[in-house]
Amino acid sequence: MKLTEKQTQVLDALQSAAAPMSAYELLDELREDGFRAPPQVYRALTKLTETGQVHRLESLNAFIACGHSHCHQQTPSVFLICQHCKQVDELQNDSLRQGLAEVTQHQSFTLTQAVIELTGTCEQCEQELD
Amino acid sequence: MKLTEKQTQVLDALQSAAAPMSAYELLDELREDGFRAPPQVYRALTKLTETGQVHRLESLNAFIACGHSHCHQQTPSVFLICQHCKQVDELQNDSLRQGLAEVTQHQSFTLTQAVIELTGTCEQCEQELD
DNA sequence: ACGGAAACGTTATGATATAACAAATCATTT
DNA sequence: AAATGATTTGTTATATCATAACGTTTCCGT
Repeated sequence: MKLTEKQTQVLDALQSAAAPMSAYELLDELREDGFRAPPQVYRALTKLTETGQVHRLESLNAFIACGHSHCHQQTPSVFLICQHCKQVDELQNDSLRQGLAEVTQHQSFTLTQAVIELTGTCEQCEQELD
Repeated sequence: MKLTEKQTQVLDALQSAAAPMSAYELLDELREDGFRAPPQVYRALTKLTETGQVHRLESLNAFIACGHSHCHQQTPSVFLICQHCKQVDELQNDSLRQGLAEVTQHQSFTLTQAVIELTGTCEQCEQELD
């Protein structure tokens, strides 16, 4: 799917970012590139999120570029969010996916969207806490 | 742990609610009981959330009373959120807990908080979609 | 070139959450 | 009971996050 100019700018900004960015952080960063108002950012984010190229982190109200070159969100991702360095690790795990399937099947629940966000301390930051 | 008057009022309101409530919905409902401003609600919610008597649903920006008479959040809960009837099912699942442990151990990640929120359609609403 | 769909620019506003500080209340020690 | 320190409360103001609405422009298949 082809991206528009604005969508590309937002995606690029997120891909260059070291940490998740809020919509307003994106807006500030992209002002020099012609962004003027929140809807411009939110519209791009909506599209990018729909296509799975960007993920929204619900527990941060922030956004990150997808860690997988082309994640069409077949399988829900797990996000490991470090409180200290703000880095986010996106991964997929079979036991977890299995557990999800078990829960939804047992409750006859039709899954639309899964949010799995784990907040804590990453290995490196844990070591530096000496 | 003993609750203050305000905390009790907020907890009662959430326990009587059929669905998750936002802080401002709580404020509106509790105005007749003397609540006047957002901080009064948020302060109570913070305490109740810390003690595990209330859970915050990140994907709804809303709050629910804990489903377990005394959930000291030893084990992270999974929330099944029905988009149609707004009902939320709070449960705990071993495979899922197992998957979490696997992920965090494998990444040497020290877990502080787990958010697991599944949005979709509950069994009853699925049936009524005929 | 035409016409419909999608994207864009802009203004305004809604919804969620917290900072800051003074006043009141509570619990404990004296 | 008075003194004291910690917690809770009341209040105002403001920060932060997100979308409605509407007119204009751009894109793209026919």
